[in-house]
Amino acid sequence: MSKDLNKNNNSNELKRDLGEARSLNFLEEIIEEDLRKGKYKNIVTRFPPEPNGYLHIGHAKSICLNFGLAQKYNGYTNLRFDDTNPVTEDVEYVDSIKNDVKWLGFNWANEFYSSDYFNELYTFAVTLIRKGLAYIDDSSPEKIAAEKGTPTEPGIENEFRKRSIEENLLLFEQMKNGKFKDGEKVLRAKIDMKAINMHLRDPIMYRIKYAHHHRTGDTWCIYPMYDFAHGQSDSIEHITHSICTLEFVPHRPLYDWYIDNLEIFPSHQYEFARLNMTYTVMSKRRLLQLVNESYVSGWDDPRMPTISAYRRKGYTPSSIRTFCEKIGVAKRDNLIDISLLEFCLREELNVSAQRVMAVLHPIKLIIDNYDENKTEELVTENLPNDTNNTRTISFSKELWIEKEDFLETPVKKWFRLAPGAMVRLKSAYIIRCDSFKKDNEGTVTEIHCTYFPESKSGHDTSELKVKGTIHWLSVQHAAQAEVRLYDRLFTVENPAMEEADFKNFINPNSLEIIHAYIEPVLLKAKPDDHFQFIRNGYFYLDKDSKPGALVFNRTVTLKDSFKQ
RNA sequence: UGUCCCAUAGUAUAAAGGUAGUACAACAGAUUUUGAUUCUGUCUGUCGAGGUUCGAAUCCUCGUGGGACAACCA
Repeated sequence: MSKDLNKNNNSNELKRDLGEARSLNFLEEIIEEDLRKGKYKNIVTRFPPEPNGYLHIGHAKSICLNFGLAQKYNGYTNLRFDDTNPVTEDVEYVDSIKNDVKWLGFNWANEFYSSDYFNELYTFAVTLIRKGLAYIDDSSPEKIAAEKGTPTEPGIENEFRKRSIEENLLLFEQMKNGKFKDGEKVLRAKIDMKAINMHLRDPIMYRIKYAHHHRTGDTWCIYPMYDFAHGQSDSIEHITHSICTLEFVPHRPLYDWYIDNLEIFPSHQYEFARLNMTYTVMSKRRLLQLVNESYVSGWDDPRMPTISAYRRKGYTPSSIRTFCEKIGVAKRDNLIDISLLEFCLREELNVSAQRVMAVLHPIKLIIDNYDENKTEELVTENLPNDTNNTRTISFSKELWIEKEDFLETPVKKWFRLAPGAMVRLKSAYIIRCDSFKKDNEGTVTEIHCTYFPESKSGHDTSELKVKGTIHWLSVQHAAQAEVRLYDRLFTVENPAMEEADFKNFINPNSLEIIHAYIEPVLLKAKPDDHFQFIRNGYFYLDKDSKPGALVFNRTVTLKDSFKQ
């Protein structure tokens, strides 16, 4: 019997090992299948943002997916700007997108633009006209929309659909040459006005727009629509796996229709569920509103879910990559708990961020039995338990401590300071609170303590035991800085899903700006340094810092399991 | 009153017809000169009803629920 058990255990373990080794997401399964069947020798993916806004954490998921898949399967990834609508696009966005992708740690094989293919796309359109598969429609947008029908009623064909190939060819050329006004004509694919899929009811391929394009300038006055540009651009680049979000599922038959009828390289589209995260919004429209209506200071306001905001706030690229890895990829709508992102960050910073002391909300503590002319240089670690990596901090009679570390009448399980209570000052001495002073309004202004010289950190012979350790700064030695404490931007988990306007749920306390006391060593902080302000959280120098006027952003708080 | 996509703990994500697992969250305890970290443990799950099968989270049917689709946006 025990023999059987062993046998079972072994085979089960083996099975589990195998199972885990080949636990693939649905895209990896598709790719491995394609590779195994020899459909492709190498895979090629692309990340195709429209340069009309800043990248956010949802794009990071797509970036990690596209670049990650290509890396895993020895392929490569193109960065392609999907710039077919000149009125919304700008080089400012191109630059920020490139910067963000690089910062995340990915290198693209080629930098391409849909606008690179305008000539080729024009030729494709002519090909379809010649095949009798496209026509010029003179109708107004309203008429076209009306003739399109609804999801439950078929559309109807109009008179322009019967135009001859010759006339279509001529009119299309005239469209290109600027003979018509904005919106006067469009080129449409001739597919099926009764198709159940609305996207197949003679979709528009080209429209007239007299707009300056950030790359092609005024060369063109006709621009291809997304559906007529995207698949063909994929095809031109020999993209094997064109990965996009779920809202493009109904576009796939059209994607395939263009490729089939043009008889070009058969790229294939696959869709995954976009990232949603708690306590934020992810749509470009809403983010734009937050910026335009000054709910935040800009696209890189650290409360935004943009890549540039996370960078500014002090997130590391690897923490974001780890996050994207952990959330997985599937086809169901999801709402990821933001605490997973914070976990990924803390996990990393915990082992790397130098510890320093900073007092955010100061109150003065006076050690009555300490010589007022004395200063001691005390040794403290830069990282916990790393005794070889230390610095010194100055200790003297008057100190700053956090207001929150003193309670006149302590609650139960209170480990910190209170009248008669003892705590350790981190890396220094154990003290006992003897008295305190209040102002006229009853606010505590000064705390008086006694210290125990024999309890000195590292040389403690006092045999005193305390439950609490608090951080502190010497009044005469402390430096100062502005500190920005960020909290979540919204008060509800999914603001976009609320009945009311999402802006009704903005957290009024999402930013607290304070002037804090900091350890003098922080005056030498460099822009890339991550610090843990002991017991307060992780902090990072803001770009607003100037010599002598530093600004620190709180990247994330520490976990806090103390419930008051 | 259409078509398509989707449905596994609170949140995500595995299990390719054969043990429902992992992470985060939450909770409890131990350790701790950060109420951090670390360690240990607890909690909770296959949307429903039928069917196929020795056996169903997995395959089929019908429901139910959620999402997408009617821009000269992407």
